[in-house]
Amino acid sequence: MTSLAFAKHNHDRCRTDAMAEARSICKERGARLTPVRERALELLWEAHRPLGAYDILETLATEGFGSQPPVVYRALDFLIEQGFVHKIERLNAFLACDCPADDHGAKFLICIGCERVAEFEDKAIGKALDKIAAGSGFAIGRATLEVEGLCPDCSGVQSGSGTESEIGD
Amino acid sequence: MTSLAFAKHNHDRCRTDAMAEARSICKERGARLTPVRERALELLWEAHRPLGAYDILETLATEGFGSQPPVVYRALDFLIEQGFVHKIERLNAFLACDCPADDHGAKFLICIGCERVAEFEDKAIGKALDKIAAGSGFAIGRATLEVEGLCPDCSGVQSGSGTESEIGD
DNA sequence: TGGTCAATGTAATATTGTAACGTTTGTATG
DNA sequence: CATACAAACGTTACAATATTACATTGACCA
Repeated sequence: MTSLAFAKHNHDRCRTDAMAEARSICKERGARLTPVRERALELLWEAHRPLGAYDILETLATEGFGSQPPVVYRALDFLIEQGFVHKIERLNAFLACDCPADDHGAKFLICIGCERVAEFEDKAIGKALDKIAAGSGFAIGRATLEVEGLCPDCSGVQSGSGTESEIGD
Repeated sequence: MTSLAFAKHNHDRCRTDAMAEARSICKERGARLTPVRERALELLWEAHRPLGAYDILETLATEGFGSQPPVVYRALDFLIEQGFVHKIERLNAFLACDCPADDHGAKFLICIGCERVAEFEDKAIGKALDKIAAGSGFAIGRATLEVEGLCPDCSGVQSGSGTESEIGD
């Protein structure tokens, strides 16, 4: 399942679908998707790219929600806990998740050309981690993989066309 | 799989070895391991665990170096660029690298029990990323993998069996 | 000897994130 | 309904992390 997000698609549709899914999941779980939380998630879907906490806060504040940092951080905590949003540590930013239904680690391709970010899934990496856990006695919780590079659209433009993966050897 | 850092070992030895290696690599490359840079790296090796930038700065300042944030951030930028240090995004902290000689992505096991961090290597993950690059047209640059969990010592301990076979550096 | 460029030092400020505490709201229960 | 309780919310204040801008120093070399 390779990086959908670098392909063209219908934002409007994926946003409304995602919001519906979030509501439905919350109902199932008995989790409360309150107005601030819902709006914060929606903002992330509208942007469809990573947003900083303070970006989200700014909009929330103009819409009648609280204007102080804890407002947005608490909403994000909830959304992350529910799996609707991931934090991209490298960017100090937050991105709505494509597939909140399955519990998964966050894996991203981050384009340093256009600053778009695509979430991806990869079974081989999951297996490799399981193997590490088994071999070392380390009990794995949450894992995040953040890969910086150039997306297909940008890798032609920039000079460095090399495809050396540094994470290997 | 080599998660050395969770095993007992001789800090003094790995620190002096690492410093010698750094000096030698810089000489080769014509890079200038100036006093601040060298001392910052040494502090990371003395700690042998992730340190915040301001932790390092505090010590540097007491030792006669500059006392303002850019002092430490510039030193860290250099050390990271040379591959001597990795940033652990999740912790906003910096850790000296075991094996600066080979250009590699940063992969960590982060114990949320004792807060120790081990860098590790894994070929399968590198291969998986190369595959993704090939399949998606994404040109991979730097990648970081940060795995949170519990180290053998903290995970409740059923480690009587032979998982502790590793000898430290 | 003077030019120049990297490295350093400092002040000021920006950005990101938390702690603490009181108020409101939803909900279950007598 | 009354009321007790916990979750969620809002705000103030502050902590932690990082950057911009600019002046100074020092090494190198034409």
